[in-house]
Amino acid sequence: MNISEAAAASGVTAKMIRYYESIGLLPAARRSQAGYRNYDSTDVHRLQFVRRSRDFGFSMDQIAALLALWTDHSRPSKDVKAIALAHVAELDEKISHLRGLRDTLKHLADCCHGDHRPDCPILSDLGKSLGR
Amino acid sequence: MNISEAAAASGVTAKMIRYYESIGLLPAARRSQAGYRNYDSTDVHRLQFVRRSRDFGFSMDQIAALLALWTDHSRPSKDVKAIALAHVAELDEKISHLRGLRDTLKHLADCCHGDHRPDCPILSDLGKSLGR
DNA sequence: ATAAACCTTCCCATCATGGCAAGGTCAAGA
DNA sequence: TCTTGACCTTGCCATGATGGGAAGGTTTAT
Repeated sequence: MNISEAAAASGVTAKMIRYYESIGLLPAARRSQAGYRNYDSTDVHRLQFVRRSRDFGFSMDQIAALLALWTDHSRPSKDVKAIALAHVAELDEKISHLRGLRDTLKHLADCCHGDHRPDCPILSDLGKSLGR
Repeated sequence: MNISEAAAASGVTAKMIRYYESIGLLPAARRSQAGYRNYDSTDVHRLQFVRRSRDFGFSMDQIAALLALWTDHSRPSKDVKAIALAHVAELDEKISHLRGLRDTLKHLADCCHGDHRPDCPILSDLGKSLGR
């Protein structure tokens, strides 16, 4: 299987496959005599794993760790769970931060007439300095 | 006021002030004879506005639009409200996306023993392809 | 006068991704 | 067999917002 077939089968672009290889996330691919990269179904499976991990929002570092654990069939599940829970915590933090912004902004928008008049609490608020 | 004083007063780094000027978000600063940028309190106020807008998570494009409206004292408040509500919608989308990820991942983690045994639903799930 | 602390511009790096160009390779059709 | 188009390779440039640093000029205080 050449790189574009592996890309199509895994959902990771050829460009990204080469990139992942270059940063050491993936092992160097076997090459044909002409230097073309060759992939098999195991490689594609690994690419799918990476892609799905990206979809979950894991960082590259986390993915590297998960990939190592995935490959090691004797790993203790608590190691995996720790990474997953750490990511859940990161997501919780991000979510509550965004929700705070969203609620503040929604409140300001609700207080804005939203008509032809120029008075606008949104702009007033943005113009305020933060303390000091 | 030179650039580092303006930076300290506004909370925007000198580096970023120059960058914002270079991309046209801010008007070119007045210069001293030696070429030093000079700022006054109006400029600092504008910088604070930009900074606060960034804190709210507005994109640079949105900030440019808000800045123009902020400067135009006769703008209709509905224009501002429209930008704010668009951003609220973006935030809502981002939040629900993250919450979906978070819940799925949390569920997987809850199903994982988290002990010395290697069986792990998290890794099993990550290894699954998405349909196809 | 000299040194420290500024300022200026310009270049490089990030991170994951895409695009493009130059050159080599392979497969199918004339 | 030769050509052509579709692939492959590497390498460079760009993104967007930010930081770091170098080289060189200015200001200010001692």
